[in-house]
Amino acid sequence: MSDTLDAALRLVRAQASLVRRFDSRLSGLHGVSLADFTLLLRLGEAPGGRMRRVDLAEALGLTASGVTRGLAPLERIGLVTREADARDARVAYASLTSTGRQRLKEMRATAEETATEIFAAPAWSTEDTGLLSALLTRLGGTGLADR
Amino acid sequence: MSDTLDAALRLVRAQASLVRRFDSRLSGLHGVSLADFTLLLRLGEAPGGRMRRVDLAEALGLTASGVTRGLAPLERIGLVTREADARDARVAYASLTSTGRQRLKEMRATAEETATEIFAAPAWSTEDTGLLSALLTRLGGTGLADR
DNA sequence: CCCATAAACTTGAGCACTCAAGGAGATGGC
DNA sequence: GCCATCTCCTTGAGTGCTCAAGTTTATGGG
Repeated sequence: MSDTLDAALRLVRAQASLVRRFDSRLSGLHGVSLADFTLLLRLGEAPGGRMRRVDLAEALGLTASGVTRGLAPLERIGLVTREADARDARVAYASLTSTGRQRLKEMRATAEETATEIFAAPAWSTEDTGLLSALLTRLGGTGLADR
Repeated sequence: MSDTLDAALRLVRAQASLVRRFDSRLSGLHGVSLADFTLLLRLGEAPGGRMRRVDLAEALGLTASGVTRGLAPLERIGLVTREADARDARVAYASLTSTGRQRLKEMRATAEETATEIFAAPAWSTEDTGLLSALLTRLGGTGLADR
């Protein structure tokens, strides 16, 4: 098998393993999936903890449809609310509630803890994870334009 | 954000992008998904092109259920057949048909081509992809035991 | 030989995403 | 000011996986 195909398939496998570990920890402690967490995390980085659904989709590499469906349960459990735009009646903002902001902080702690365990010494040095990160960045994955 | 969490999230993003590119090429040219292809590829590596479903699941990092569901359409289109074991009536082998073997060869060519494009120079040197591969291997992803 | 336990597989329900279609509102050319 | 076109978002249908439960067959201890 070509080395590049091998690398690609390894990447797929590694991700599946990684997602399972995060999902297990996050859902056990906070009742959310990794996908939920990344959504909340992105929202947390936005000014005012608030974004248009379209921009959220773009930022997460999802379709608008995926965002609508992902947001629904988070609204239901009160971590996010829907807000209207005064100027444009088409847009529906997703906005972190104060509960959401608090819970996100806790989730973030367990996510960082999990990541630290996964990339634990002695197998992983700081340089290694930095290198991996840099290589992965080169692989893109910003936007949906990879089809 | 911690560097390790950052690396983990980048990995997830990179994989999503990668899967989309493979899916698009493979389904366009051969009517199969990347998941279908990896299943067939694994089967192709087995002696006789034939494996027990349980072992296939283990090798792919899926549940037995996932394998059952993944094989169904491949049997339907004649790439794989179901074979019984003479000794143990519980087991149902999945076996590549000769059509399957032929088609797999073609799929493999386009998969390698796609991988080559993704890891194309000048951004990617041979050392880079080897390094990435090595780092990903360290991340495991063999088996389902990561939960 | 019989039964308890275990292994291989399938199936129903659920989840998280996709695409395609559609509704509602904004915008620009005329 | 109107209408074609575009944007934002939601919804129905479909896909590909999961877990939990169930069926069938094998195995080993008494």
